[in-house]
Amino acid sequence: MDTRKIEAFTKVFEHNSFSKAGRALFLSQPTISAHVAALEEELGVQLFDRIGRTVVPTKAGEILYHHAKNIFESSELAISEIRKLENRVVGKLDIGASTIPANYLLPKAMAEFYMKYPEVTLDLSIGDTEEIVTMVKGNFLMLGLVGGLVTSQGLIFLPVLKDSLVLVMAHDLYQKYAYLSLHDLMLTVPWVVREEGSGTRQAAGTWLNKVGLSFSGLREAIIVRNAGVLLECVRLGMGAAITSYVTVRSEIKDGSLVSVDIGHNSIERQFYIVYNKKRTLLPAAQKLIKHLQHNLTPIKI
Amino acid sequence: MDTRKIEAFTKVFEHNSFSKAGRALFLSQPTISAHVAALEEELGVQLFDRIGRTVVPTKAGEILYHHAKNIFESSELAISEIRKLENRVVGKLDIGASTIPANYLLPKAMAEFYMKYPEVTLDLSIGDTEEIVTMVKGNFLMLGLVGGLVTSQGLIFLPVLKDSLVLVMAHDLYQKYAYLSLHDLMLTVPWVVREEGSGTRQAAGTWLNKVGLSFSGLREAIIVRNAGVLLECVRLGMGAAITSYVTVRSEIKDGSLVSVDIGHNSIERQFYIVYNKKRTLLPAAQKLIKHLQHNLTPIKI
DNA sequence: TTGCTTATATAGAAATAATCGATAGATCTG
DNA sequence: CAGATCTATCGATTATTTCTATATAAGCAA
Repeated sequence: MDTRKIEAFTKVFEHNSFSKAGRALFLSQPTISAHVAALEEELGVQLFDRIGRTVVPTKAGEILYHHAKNIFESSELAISEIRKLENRVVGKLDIGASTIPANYLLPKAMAEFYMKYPEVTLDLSIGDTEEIVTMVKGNFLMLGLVGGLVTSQGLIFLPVLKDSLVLVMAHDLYQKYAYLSLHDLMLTVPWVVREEGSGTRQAAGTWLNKVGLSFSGLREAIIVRNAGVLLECVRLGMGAAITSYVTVRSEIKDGSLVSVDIGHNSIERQFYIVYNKKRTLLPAAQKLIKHLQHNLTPIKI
Repeated sequence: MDTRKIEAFTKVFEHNSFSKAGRALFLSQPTISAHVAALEEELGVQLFDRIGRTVVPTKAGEILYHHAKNIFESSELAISEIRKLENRVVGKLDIGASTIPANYLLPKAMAEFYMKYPEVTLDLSIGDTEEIVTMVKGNFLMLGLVGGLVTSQGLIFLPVLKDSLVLVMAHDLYQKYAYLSLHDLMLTVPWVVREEGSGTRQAAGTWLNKVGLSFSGLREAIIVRNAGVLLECVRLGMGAAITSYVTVRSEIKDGSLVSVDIGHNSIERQFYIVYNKKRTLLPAAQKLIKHLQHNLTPIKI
């Protein structure tokens, strides 16, 4: 059931003639004969009755013709859809983001992007930085927006925005330790921390190193896998935490949480767009990267 | 967009691997690479991103895969439908019949055939013998049932049944010429005759020759192209006619028409099944021929 | 890091298939 | 019946497919 053969067959069917089919396909008549004969051999049935110099399709020929039309239609559809894809910003885009970007950065940016390119569907997965990077690396996601850098060959990390982290505690807890210096406070209080693999933890760890500490030197009361759960634990007074300012903005303003003054060593971390260097980026993906680079608005403080 | 190439592409897509695709198709890995490369060249897009040793389809690859599935499905559908056709009595059968058989022979036979083979659809065209034979010859009809023999190479005429013709006149008209001998009557009365090409006319002509006459020696008052119209003309007294007994049976019985006694030279004609010697006969057509040969019941007199 | 293994890509040779021109055989046309 | 036109067949030529061998790259384990 080779394409060339089916093409020859189809033309014979349409012209009721082997030689006309040959002329139509710029092939010799013997070639057409051979192709049709091969098909007949392969299917074990006659496709045309050769009645003198006229050619009449058999029932089997009619059936084959009907399906041959479908075959060519499928090919043409495939070609035209691929052609369309090349220049248009369309399709489903599997993207991923770690907790903070997914909750505080992406919603607005995605809404704007959707207004600009309504033919693109974004499918957003949420996980911690490490999980998202692994999924990008494994080609399950086309793009990721994460809060930390992960050394991994073949991945490109585009810095897009900076974020401020704060050290927060429940008001009551803070009262208990208020007499201590910042350094002693941190060594004494129980901590609510994010899991390994979290961008927030990574950034917090970097800052701790800068002030001469590390996670291993702290009392980790509880490890949580999510910024929301972390907030709840801090609010309940289980311990102190380092987290993105935006996640605790309203609690700081209403006084239920205290943002501990950490002096001049501000805690900052970078967000990155991450994608696989060798994967072909659709126009849609390219546009999304540009959109995020230009339209991710810093979180208001 | 060759079948082999699309097959190779499809298997790569399904295995996410060129070498596994090769093993699945009993081809070498370089062959698969070449096929996919050729497709990519032809379409002008990349179908897979080769990321190290892992293979990830691009959007274009996904689109092509979807349509490739349709292509293979069409091929398989065509093959299975053709296979089914080989042994089953199914399908549409274009048949034709001249006036008398279509009206007086076929209805009962077709009803019986339908009971036996409900998957066969009969599409009956009606014309005079010559028209039907021409359509069979031109492959517009698979089978014909006609009331006369037409010399034509490549056609097979199977005799199936004999029919009796009668010479009829309106009662009033007959009274007018009753004093004449049969021979003189025929030379004197106006005639209602069928057109050239009619099996009835052909049979009538043969009989006329036998009794030493011919159509050219008769007064042809009107030529009609249909047995029903002929009957109407005779009934209105326009002239005598030679026609199939069945078409005038009730009129003879109720006395409105007179069947003229033609002595011992009875007018008979043969019905034939006619088909193209070289056309492939479907099982359905073969069964229909057999059915007609065995189940066409003579018209009761 | 350094091999070891497993992928895909590439090049050249061998096998297979497609195609053609010439021609035979059949059939329609005038 | 002769000439034109059609399909089938044959042998030769040209393209394509496919292979083996090898290069190149990437993951994996020590």
